[in-house]
Amino acid sequence: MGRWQPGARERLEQAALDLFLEQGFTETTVPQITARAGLTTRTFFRHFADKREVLFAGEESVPERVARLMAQAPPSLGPMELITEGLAPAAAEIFQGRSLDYLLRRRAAIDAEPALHERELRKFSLMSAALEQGFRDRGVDDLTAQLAAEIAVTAFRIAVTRWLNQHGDPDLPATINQTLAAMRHLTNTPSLG
Amino acid sequence: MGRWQPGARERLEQAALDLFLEQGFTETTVPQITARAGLTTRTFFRHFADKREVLFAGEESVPERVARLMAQAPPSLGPMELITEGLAPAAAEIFQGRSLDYLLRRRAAIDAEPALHERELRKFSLMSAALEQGFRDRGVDDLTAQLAAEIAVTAFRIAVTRWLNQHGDPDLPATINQTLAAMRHLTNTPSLG
DNA sequence: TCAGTCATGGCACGTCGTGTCATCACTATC
DNA sequence: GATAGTGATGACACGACGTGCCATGACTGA
Repeated sequence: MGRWQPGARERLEQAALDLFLEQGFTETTVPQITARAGLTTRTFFRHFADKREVLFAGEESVPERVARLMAQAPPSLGPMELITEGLAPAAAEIFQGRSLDYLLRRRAAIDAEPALHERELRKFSLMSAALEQGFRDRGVDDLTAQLAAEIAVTAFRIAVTRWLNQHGDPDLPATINQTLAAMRHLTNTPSLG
Repeated sequence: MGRWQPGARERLEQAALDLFLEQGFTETTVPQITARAGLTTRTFFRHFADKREVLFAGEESVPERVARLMAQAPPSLGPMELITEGLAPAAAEIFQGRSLDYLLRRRAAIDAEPALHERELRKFSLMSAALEQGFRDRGVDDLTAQLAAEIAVTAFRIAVTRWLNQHGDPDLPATINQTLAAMRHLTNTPSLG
């Protein structure tokens, strides 16, 4: 495990987020982060592929967890049923271990920097690809699989945004279900307006 | 207009796309691009904010065109009606002036490079933001506006992908309408599966 | 005690992107 | 036709990013 001072990775994440919020992402240099964490620049890039990744550590496993959850679901469920019944509980476990305060601070940093926003979009794109493959593995045709995956991720993304805007007040599963209900209402009402 | 040799911007775009396809985005340096275009490195960054932008020039105007089109639509149309009736014709004019061959080559370059894929996602995010604001300006509530905007962009994005995969065979408006129909079918069928 | 392993430090280097100033072609005005 | 202005380009220096390579030092196991 950790030799020297343990928790180097966590110290880097903490220092980076603090500095991003204090002076901005662009204005923060990697040497500044490593100095605050008591390490060197070379070590930073051994833990994170680039400066942005320090805010996205640990999220590489999400796609494979998505695939596992979908494989465990009853095969009788259609894609839309799977979304409406499985999305909320599955989403809840994604943020386990991260405090609401951390999530809010992290989101403030991301919102302030287009480069980080792009990385966030890539995360959702990877989630969508995993969902799409999961649907195909359940026998769903290509177009429907892609549509269902994109719809699920869109609902998830909007719900997380709303949930954080409300400081976590209605919990995430409830917010997701509200969002899905609003989406159903929007697409099912022949002439909304 | 253009002094010296006119069309510097176009020469840079052409040289960059060729080189990206020949040897990859990362392996292509800016001096290589400018050498082929007969210019210098400094000039490249006067035309494009960074190395990726050379493939996304001219798309900054899309959001404002979206806003203009939405403002011109009959106020009686609800958000979902506006999407199903207005998305296909509006989308057709976005690619005007670009040959199908160019679009296919450009997409091959983007698909091969995650950094370019991220930039592509940002483009759609900006389109969605413009649509969302347009819906709000028409009196739609925040959540519905966001949902409608994301759904429209998702349908547009999937349709464009399918359209290019089929080398433009059914034209883009037809592909969009097919995609929207599939989405309606997916979300409106109570138990699909 | 000794060898192996692994995170870290240190250094050099290529590329990206920017700030700054000089240059040169074209244009307008007198 | 001479002259000043405008705008795109060239040239140079520089800081930051990210990587390759090798050295070091602490911990583990025999």
